Amino acid sequence: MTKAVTLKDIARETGVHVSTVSRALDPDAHKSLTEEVVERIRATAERMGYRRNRLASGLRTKRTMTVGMMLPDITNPLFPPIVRGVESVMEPNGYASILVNTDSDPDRETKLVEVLLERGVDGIIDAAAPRSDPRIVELARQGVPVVTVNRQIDGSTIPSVVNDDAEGIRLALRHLYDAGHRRIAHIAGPQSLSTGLLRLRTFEQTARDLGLDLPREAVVLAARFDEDEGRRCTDHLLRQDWKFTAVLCANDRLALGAIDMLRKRGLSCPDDVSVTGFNDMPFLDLMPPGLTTIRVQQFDVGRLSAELLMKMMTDPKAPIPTTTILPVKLIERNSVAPPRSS
Amino acid sequence: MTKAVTLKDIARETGVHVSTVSRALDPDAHKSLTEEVVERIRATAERMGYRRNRLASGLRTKRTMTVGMMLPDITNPLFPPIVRGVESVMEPNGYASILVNTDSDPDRETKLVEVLLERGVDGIIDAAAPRSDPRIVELARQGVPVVTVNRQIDGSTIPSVVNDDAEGIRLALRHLYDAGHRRIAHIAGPQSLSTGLLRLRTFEQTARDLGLDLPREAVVLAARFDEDEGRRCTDHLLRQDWKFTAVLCANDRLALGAIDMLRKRGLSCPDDVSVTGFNDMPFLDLMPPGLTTIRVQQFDVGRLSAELLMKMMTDPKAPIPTTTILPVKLIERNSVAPPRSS
DNA sequence: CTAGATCACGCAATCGATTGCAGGGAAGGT
DNA sequence: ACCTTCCCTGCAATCGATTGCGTGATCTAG
Repeated sequence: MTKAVTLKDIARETGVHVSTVSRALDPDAHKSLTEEVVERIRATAERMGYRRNRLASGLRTKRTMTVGMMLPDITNPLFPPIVRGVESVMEPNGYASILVNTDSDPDRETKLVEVLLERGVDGIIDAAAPRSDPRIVELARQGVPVVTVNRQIDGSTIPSVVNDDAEGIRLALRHLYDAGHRRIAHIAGPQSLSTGLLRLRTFEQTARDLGLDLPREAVVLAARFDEDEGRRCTDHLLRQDWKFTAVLCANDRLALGAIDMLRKRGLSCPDDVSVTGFNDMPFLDLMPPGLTTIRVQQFDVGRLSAELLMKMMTDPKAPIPTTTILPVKLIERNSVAPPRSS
Repeated sequence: MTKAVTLKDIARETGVHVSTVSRALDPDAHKSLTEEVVERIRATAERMGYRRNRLASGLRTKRTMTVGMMLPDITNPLFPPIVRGVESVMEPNGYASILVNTDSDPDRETKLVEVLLERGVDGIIDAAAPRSDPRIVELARQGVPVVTVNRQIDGSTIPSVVNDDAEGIRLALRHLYDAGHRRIAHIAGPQSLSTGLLRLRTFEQTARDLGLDLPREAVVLAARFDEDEGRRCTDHLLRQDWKFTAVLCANDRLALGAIDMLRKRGLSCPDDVSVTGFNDMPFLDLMPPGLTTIRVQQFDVGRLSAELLMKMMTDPKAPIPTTTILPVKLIERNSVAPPRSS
């Protein structure tokens, strides 16, 4: 491997001191140099194929121009758009991102945070935070810029960018109500996540507001936001005495599992049971019957969280909003129909 | 932000020299120290919350324990499994990955390679390489460990891990043939990518082998591997005089677009036209009619490429296979049926 | 009992870039 | 002509960890 060109090489070549070269190549500092010297240095740097060593500069300046991004699992279609949203801000500003997948495992999370800190990331975008996450809270307390995405940590003041989960649930539930449904079940997400909790709370509150008198059995808690749990919970609902005409699912993947289980049990969506999801994940529009769901703006969630993080990293005392909420939208497809018996 | 604990701090605390601390904390070097000293140092390091500064150690050792990963676009469902496959090898070995999206734009690619090199990545996994990519070839020539994934660069000896594209196309085409189809169209992928080219070549060769006498119009070239192009190419095919009973698509997204366009034109898949895809991307099984496709092992492709890269990074003169080909499998669903008129 | 070997650890240079401080020279003022 | 004031650039320390080399101490053997 040909050894890299360093400032020293350029200094030798141009006959100036290495510090002068450093200044010439730093847009903020080269105003204190002669235009002619700057130009000469820039030219030879270019000619010699100089590439700044960010390890060395980071060691000196304590800034690596690198951020960490924590996700539960990049194979979950919900997250790639967030990643691109973050990148859309970071990359033009010269930042690169180290990506890690926690698999929602606290031990992995601990280890991966360490991986990021060892590499001196300037900040962390955390899309994998559970409601209780002392590690991250402590990190933020120590002054590491952190923004949580999609989720919030209980009782912390870590800035977060989230979707309007409450409004989304209200839209979905009212939509089902307006279609004539009164016996509506809810497959709730993991209560260890702020999204799971808030969506359930809002479901219950909205049901009361609508005057629905739902029994305890109307709600099933999923252990994870995935198809398997959607299937399991649906199966559970179907085995109960209480009959329902619609299921409001806490996210799309639960909904896909629900529809699948309904089909397996010989029931049709939407003819027998209406189903709604949450997130409007990519490619969802391609799969019949077409899931009625709540569209969230994942790219923008990523973008905004990156903008916040940028502010925090560059100006530690800039005022940062604690919570940024993005609007959601009801997307009507064909998984909702009037109840059969109405 | 509390300042980080350094070797010097531990040295002061334990009363030994900083170099001794360094050795005590290095599993490879602490055999030359007293067991007692090592233990004492380890303990205080632990107690003081020491965290190695990878910038400093990387500056000295020229190894950052970080690799770069180049993708066209992480929102393409094909890539997240590769990322996880790579991570499954890298993370246990102490490596972190910097992820970049090229959007298949050569300028972006150039810039992003620079981003990676500035940060001193120890190697690069390139899942975004076009057939002609002088930059990457030059990099590899200079001794940077590089592995291409899914794709190969023309005439280069850069190690690559790919799927058995040729076999996949043969399986798909024979499957259509066996179902009775003789008038089979092909929506080919971009010819600037090794996958697009190889799949087309194999389609043509296999068609000849089967004795199919397909006209030129049977093949349409897509500019990108996406739904829009699938729709456009299908529309193009439908407007021609030559009639077909099946379309073999170079990947799933083209196939999804094809099916969508058929529907828009009042044709049904598979009743009027059979369609096959390639890749078997995630969630595909959930969307009716169920796309018959070729399953590739993306996670394993990622895993194997990471293992190769690991070898290249740790032992520069280890023998590395130039090409590693993973087997593929035909997945039959419901997008293929006998031709209507047969 | 001593010479040579072995062992455990310290010393100091080094990686490449940044930056506060200082100094030399030119320009300007009187 | 001399002094002040900038202006431009050089000097050297610094960031934190690694590592070849050296040294004093302990040990072994003759």
